[in-house]
Amino acid sequence: MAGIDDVARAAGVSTATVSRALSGRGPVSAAARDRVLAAADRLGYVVSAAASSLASGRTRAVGVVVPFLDRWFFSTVLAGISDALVRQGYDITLYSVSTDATGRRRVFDDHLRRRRIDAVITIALELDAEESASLRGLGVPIVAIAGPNPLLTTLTVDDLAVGRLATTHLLELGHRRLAHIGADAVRDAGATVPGLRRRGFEEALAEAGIERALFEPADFTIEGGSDAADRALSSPAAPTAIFAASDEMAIGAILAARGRGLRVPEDVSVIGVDGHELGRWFGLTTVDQFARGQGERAADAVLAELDGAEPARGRGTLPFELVDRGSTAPPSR
Amino acid sequence: MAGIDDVARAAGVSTATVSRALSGRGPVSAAARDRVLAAADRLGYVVSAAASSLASGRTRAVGVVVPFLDRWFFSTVLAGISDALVRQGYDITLYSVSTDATGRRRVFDDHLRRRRIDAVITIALELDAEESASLRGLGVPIVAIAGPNPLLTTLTVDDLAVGRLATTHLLELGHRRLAHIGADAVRDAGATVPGLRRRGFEEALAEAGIERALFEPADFTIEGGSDAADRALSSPAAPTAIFAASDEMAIGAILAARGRGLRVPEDVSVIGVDGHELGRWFGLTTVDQFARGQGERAADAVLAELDGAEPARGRGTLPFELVDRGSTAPPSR
DNA sequence: CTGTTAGCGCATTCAG
DNA sequence: CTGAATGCGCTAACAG
Repeated sequence: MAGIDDVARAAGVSTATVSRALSGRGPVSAAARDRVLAAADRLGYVVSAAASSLASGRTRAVGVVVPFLDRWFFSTVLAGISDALVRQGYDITLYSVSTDATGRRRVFDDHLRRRRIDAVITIALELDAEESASLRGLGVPIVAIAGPNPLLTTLTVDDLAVGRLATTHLLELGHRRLAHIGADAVRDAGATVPGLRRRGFEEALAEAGIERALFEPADFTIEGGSDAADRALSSPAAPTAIFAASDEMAIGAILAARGRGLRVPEDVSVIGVDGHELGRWFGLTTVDQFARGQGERAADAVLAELDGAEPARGRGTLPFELVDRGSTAPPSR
Repeated sequence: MAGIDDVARAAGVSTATVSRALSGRGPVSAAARDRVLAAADRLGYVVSAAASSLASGRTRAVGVVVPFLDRWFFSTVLAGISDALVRQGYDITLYSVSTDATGRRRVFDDHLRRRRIDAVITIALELDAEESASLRGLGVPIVAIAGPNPLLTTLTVDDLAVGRLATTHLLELGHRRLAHIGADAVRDAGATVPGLRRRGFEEALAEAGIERALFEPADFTIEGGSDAADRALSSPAAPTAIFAASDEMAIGAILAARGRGLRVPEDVSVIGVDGHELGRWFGLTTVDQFARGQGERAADAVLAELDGAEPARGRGTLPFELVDRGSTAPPSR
């Protein structure tokens, strides 16, 4: 495999000039650059990541840390990140952190600390103080998508507002007996994404003077949503409307309702959050949060910081939007 | 950040011994190893990927090349790969190749050639001769999942048999007017995954003495499957059974059938391929191919090769299994 | 079993 | 604008 000195020889310049010409850093005459580029192309020369990184301190790679790979939201955000990063010649190094504590520590204490990446993007990760500190200790730009984290630069949807928007939509249709599927009151007590959506729900209800509502925790899967909706719908004071904190749970709720012989939205309204592509097929009304765009925004943000821009301190705000596809309507009871 | 010489000093040994103790390569006395491990732990030392890789030629990373990130099959296989690789301390570098020719070339000609990875796994990638050659030129183990490729070590389901299995299932139920949704006759003329499933369909029909069948190309999405099924079901000789080459298309077919007021399976049977988690909710009969397991198998295969095992020449075979969830039944017409 | 030595391939000084 | 020299941090011989 051709090395930088092969290129230097072929172009009749020194390795230093080859390096400058190929990286675009430092002055090179147009003539020299042309000869270098031609020689590099002819020889099929590609810079060695290890050597370049050892000498320069830069890696041209961004680490992306996710809790799940096989759920729609995460893979969609990841696709957005990938698009934006590849365009700029960056590689992606993927770190999937399970809930398993040991494996999780290994990612933060070992893998991420190998100096293999120039920046980190986290997706919907709930980090404890130690993990946040560990990330900061890397000394690279960090952008956290989804999940307000006081210790990091975040790029996040205002999930409190999302919860209020969805709930207000139901209230304006005239619903008074509502249920919320999502946050676990204990686990998500803090400012987690599920916790904020739940609080948005509660606040909107309080403002409307409604004191009672049903809460059913679920795990953000279709199955979890279905089970939770089943519990809610079998309660004595069954709700006329359900706000699920994700589209997958909302779809589960629709399926559960159908399974009980209830029509959506005539007998029960359902609204979700996400903008899952599947929602279209269920006529699901949702608060779209443009997952793919979130990934692109995050990638652009880290790239800007790598280009020397100031870190966007505090939190950047991501758009969201109510999309009415018909699964919500005025209550019939 | 602590370097290897800090650890060496703290442990009272040379850097060579630190390297040997930490990597497990080369002899080290138990006493020395213990002191090194303790010192490394205390100092929070983690080896620099670039320096280690430059000196050793190993990177402890595997490249994974995918055509899509945001489709169920790919993200599920990726999750399986990630699990298996992380357990062994390997990082994943992700390369998403679009259909865009320029971007695609960049991945093969630049990104993959930076010597950032010890091995490559490709998922359902249709490679032309040049791309295959480019991969082989990397000089690292390569495992291709899905997509028989005469030029590479592959790990693949026997998609011809999958096509025959699904089709035979329909024939045994008594269907005679069948439709297939999937391969494009021109694009997938070769030994592609869609092409093989289609040929399995054709062969099974031929053996049953059936000469005519409907073919509707589609793009492996729910929407594509729905449109294709719509076309098939509106043809003069509408089929009584549909074999879709993926579960997402099969779900689209079920939705299209429902949209036309047809019952599944009473009016039309539908069978898919994949084992998509969503299938359960549609009662979809399918040929499960255990996507997550495929990823794990592929990861294990490259790890074995990296451990010095002989490359499993030719093709490894992956399991598949008919799962009857009720969307197929004898024809009523 | 251990330490010494010599690079791995490139980016960056610093002179020129 | 260019080239020569230095070292990034670690691993792999080799000799002891």
